[in-house]
Amino acid sequence: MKELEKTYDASAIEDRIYHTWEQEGYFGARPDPEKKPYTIVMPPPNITGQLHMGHAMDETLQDILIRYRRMQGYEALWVPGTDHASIATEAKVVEAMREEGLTKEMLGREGFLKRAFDWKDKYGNRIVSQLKKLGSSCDWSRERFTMDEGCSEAVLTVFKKLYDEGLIYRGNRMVNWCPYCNTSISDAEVEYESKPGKFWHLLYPVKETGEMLELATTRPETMLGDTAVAVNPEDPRYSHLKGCHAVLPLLNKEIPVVFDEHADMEKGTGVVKITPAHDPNDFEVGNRHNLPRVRILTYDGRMCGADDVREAQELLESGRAAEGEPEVLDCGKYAGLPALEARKEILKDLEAGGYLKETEEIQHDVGVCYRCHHVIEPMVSKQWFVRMQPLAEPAIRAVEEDRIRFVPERFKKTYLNWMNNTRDWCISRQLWWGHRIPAWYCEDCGETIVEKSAPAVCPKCGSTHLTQDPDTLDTWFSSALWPFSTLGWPEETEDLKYFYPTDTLVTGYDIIGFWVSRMIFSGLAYTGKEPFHTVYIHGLVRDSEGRKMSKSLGNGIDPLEVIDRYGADALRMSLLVGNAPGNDMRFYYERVEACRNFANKIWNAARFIMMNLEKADAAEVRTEDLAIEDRWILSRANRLAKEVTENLDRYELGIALSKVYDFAWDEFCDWYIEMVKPRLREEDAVTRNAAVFTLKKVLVTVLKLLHPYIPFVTEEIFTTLQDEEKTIMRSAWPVYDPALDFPAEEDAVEKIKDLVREIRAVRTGMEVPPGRKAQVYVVAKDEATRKIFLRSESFFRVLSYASNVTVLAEKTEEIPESAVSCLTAAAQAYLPLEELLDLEKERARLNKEKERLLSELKRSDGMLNNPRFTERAPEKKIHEEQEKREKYQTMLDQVEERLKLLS
RNA sequence: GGAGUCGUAGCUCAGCCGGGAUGAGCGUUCGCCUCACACGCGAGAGGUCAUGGGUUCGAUCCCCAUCGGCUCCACCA
Repeated sequence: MKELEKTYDASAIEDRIYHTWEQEGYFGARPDPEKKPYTIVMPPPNITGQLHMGHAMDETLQDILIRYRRMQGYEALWVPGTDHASIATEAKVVEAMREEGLTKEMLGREGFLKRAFDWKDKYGNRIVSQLKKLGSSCDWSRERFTMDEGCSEAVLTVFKKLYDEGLIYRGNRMVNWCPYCNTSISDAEVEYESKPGKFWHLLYPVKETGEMLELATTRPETMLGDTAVAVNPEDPRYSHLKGCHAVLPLLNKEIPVVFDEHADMEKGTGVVKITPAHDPNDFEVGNRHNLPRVRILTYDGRMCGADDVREAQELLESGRAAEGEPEVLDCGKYAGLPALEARKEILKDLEAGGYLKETEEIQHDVGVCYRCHHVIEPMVSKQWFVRMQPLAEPAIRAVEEDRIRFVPERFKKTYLNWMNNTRDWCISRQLWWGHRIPAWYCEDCGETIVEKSAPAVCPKCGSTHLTQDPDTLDTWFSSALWPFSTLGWPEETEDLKYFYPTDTLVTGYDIIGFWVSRMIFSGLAYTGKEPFHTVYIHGLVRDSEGRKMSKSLGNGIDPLEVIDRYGADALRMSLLVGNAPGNDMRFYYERVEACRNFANKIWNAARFIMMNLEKADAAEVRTEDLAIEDRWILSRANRLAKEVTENLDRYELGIALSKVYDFAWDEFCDWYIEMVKPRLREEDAVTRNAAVFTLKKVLVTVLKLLHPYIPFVTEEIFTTLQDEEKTIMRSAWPVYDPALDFPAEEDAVEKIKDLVREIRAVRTGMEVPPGRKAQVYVVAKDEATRKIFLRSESFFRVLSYASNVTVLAEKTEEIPESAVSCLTAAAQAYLPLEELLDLEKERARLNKEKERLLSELKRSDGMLNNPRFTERAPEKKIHEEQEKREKYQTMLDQVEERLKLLS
């Protein structure tokens, strides 16, 4: 038997244990018809990412669920992997290249991709090794990557399928364009920053009436692309303008006045310029009124010129232009200028022409790219879209009908809210890093061909001049397939049949819309099944001030540093205690410390038990040899196992943990171990055996219940303690055993604990030095109670600091009048400590107790005497209240009797 | 503008979907190095459960309103 160190040192054992687990293949899972599967797919961390607290929490929750089910005998599979994170990774790689003076264009597509893959190999491994430090028990042999062969095959299959079904289309839409990254980004990737800006009030003359229409804009350069001005149809100020036209300054072009809801009567003058090609709202207005779209900006943010017009013309002639292609305007003298510089020039010219009325300073929110923080230009551009409505419908029903359940339930609303408002999903990105869109265009006839691999000739005209679409797919497109692409889909693999649908998805509430919803509709659409039945949502980890941890604030805490200092167990545990599912949690080192202390407590309890193991043969003990306290703790542990299992099944991980925590520290260590200490020194082998047997059995139960949460310490203790089983992580989860249910003993020990606590409190109150032992007289009218105290004498004496214990039926002459009294409902104790007895103090204490009891009785009587309570409340509640009342009355009688004696 | 969420002990949070707030950790006070553990042991102090109504025999819990904090979505000419 190994000896344990006095203080638990996590850093000394964690790496070794993890290594053993991996080596022994304990994390692996294979289809096994004898067992039920339990599957979780890990939300793939970005390859560019470092492990942060959010991951730590996410991974810990999954590991707990997996370890729990594995011990329960499920074939538990946790599939790990990483995400290529298209825009984030591409941005980082580009940045690294820039330091070497290189650009994407210089390297070419192939050269760039090679660099990106190198990056992936380097940093993808970093996050994997960090996950291992946490103790994650994933099946690493199945590690996947969103751009690996299998996942890519899944992506191509889905793209083709959706295209063939008409659910993917290409069209001109308003997108958020980042001129710096040179790509469209999704709405979610736009951040808003409050910046000082200007509101320019422009004047447009009306051709028919000659009046001047005043309107305001923050982007005056877009006026070149205006194709209408709009007023609200309800607005009396402008009703006379029906059928009129405004004359666009500088261009001297007539544009119609349209009547549209979009114009807000309350805002400004109620007149809005409409630039369908460069504003999302104007785009909609343009659609409603059939306005032309005039594009004035190039995709890298400059004013269009003659070249751009020619290019657009060629595109149109090639037949490859999609529907709704905007016209391009040659901006003449402004052509080629960056938008901001053109703005200056245009303002100058407007002012010169008398079209600029005033300039107003304002503070407004500007959309910027979440990567590079450059201002976003809304642009009409040709993109690929997924038609959402037919896909969303079944996904909404699956959740409404509870085939997929959210934990906590309130996130169902978040999900439905998102799904019910979803618009068509723009899936193309002008990036190189990602899944390239499997569409080819025929140079000759303009045909679009979607195939999983490059077609040799155009099926329409036979031409070999085919070019592939240069764009790649939105990262979430591949993430959406993750639950089944990782299991082999579209192949009908054994894994897929056995492990899919998966069981639980664990993730943060921040990506319900981007990810969870897309997995759900994808699973339903492509596999015909819900990809999981439960979505367990957790909150964010914040700093101690409640702020989001972020790089820019510099308030992030590195989980690896915490692991180094306190151990992975302490970190894992601290991310769970005292937190309800779905709620954000603040990170405190104090909490980690408390968890570390708990691990140490368990460690020392085990150490104590091991020190006594040799004193007895604990192999098997007859039930009748078990002492009252043995039965009590076994019964408690037994019920604990039952409750914890129920809590875990309901995903109440925090509650389950706090139950084991309280049991282990309070009941097991502070009470049971203390109770049993005298017996370990007993001559009698039977009682020693029973004690050691119980100690070990309860310890093992506690270790097993704790293992999912704190895998390392529990494994180290378990393997040191057990000789037959090799690992706790594949040992059997404790199950409720009716033979270990001892309600009478539980009740009895509670009575003893009550009196012990009372004696201790009285002694402390009287300032009796801990070393001063005293004779204790226990008085109990009830014979059964007397028996309990007699049978428990060995530990009752020690716990109550007694030199000797005498159990009596009545308070007899034997007990000195001056003895200090300790009163509980079941029994009373008297401590003859003459020299210490302070009559005043004793009376004061008793009077305070009397008052408390009287108020309790008043409350109880108030309820019981209320006929509406006794008539309407459930039988059980009434009975409980009656029992309470009786208890208070008994105690009050004792207190009063005692007070009478003292007066 | 739409939705959600929180307001309980000095701090951070639990509170089993109506029944005494003996709630937890940290902090704090007093006493203890009691032969597993000072990362510990024993005993305390500390709360009008944000405010105002309502439903109910009974509300920290359900409903409505108000105040204050946070989040997501939409919008920001």
